[in-house]
Amino acid sequence: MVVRQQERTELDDREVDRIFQALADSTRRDVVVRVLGDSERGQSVSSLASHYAMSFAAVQRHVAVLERAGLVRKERRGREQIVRGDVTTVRAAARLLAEYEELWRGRVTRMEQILAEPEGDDS
Amino acid sequence: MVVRQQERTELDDREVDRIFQALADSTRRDVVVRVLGDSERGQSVSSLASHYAMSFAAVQRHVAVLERAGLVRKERRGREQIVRGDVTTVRAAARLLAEYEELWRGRVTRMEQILAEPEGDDS
DNA sequence: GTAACGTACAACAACATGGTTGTACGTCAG
DNA sequence: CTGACGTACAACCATGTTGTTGTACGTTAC
Repeated sequence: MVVRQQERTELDDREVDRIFQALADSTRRDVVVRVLGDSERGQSVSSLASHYAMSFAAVQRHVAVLERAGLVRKERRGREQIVRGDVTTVRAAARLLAEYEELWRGRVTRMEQILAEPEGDDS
Repeated sequence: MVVRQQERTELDDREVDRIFQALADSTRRDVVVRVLGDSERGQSVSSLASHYAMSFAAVQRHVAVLERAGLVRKERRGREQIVRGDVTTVRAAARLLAEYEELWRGRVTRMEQILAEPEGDDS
C-alpha cells in the first residue's frame, strides 16, 4: 500500500494541475504549513479543523484535495486520521518553478522538449 | 537586460491564490514557458494562440489570467500585444515553496534567513 | 477608403469549486 | 450496551472556470 515513489522529478500534466490547484487556496496552504511543520507527529483532521472558521466537512474536503495532489498523506490511528505533509511533492513543484526560472535565464534545460518546436516558425 | 526589479518577497494571500491558480492549467503553464523562454522579444497573443487547439478568445483569456496573477505582462506594439514573462513572480512562488521545504526540515521559518541563503546548499 | 489583422469583451453552456447541513458508521470510554 | 468522538460522504446552493461564438474597434496593408 505504500507506493514507493522515489523522488520523482517528472510530473504528469494532470498531477501538476492538481498540485498547483491544491496550493491555490489559503486554507489549504495553511494546512500544508501546519502538517509540514509537525511532520513527526502529524495532526488529526479534527485538530486541523479546529483552527478554521468553517465546518469540519469543509476542512476534511480541503485535506482530501491536498491528498489527491500528493501534498499530504493520511494514516489511520484508531479512530483518527493523522495527516502528514509530503515534502516530496512540494519539492517537485518547487523544482518545476526553478526550471521556469532557468528558462528565463536562457539556460535551456529539459524544457526544449516541452516546447518541441524550434522558434522562428511564427511571425 | 536583467531587469532589477523590486523583488518583493511578501505576497498577499490573494496574490498567491491567483499565482497558483494560474499555474494550475497546462495551457497556461505552456504559455509561461514560451514567453519566459523568449523573454527578449516576447510573443504576440495571436502567435501564442496559434499553438493551441482552442479559439483565440480562449487563449486570450488564459493570458489575462496569467497577467492578473503577475506571471506575464503585456505591452502594446502597434496592433499587437506583446506578452512577456515576469520571472519575479515565478521566483516569488518558488521561494514560497522553498519556505515550505525549510519548514519540513525543522528549521525555523525565519524568512529573511531563508531568502538570504545562497543557492546550491541542497543535498 | 477598404479589407484584413489583432485584440477586447459580452453572452452562453457545461462543469468544477467551496461552502453548508444531514446522515452513517467505526472506534473509544463509561 | 450506550453515548460521544472522529471520520466519510451525499445532497444542495452559490459562484467561478473554461470553453464556445459573435460583435466591436483600432491598426496596418493595399
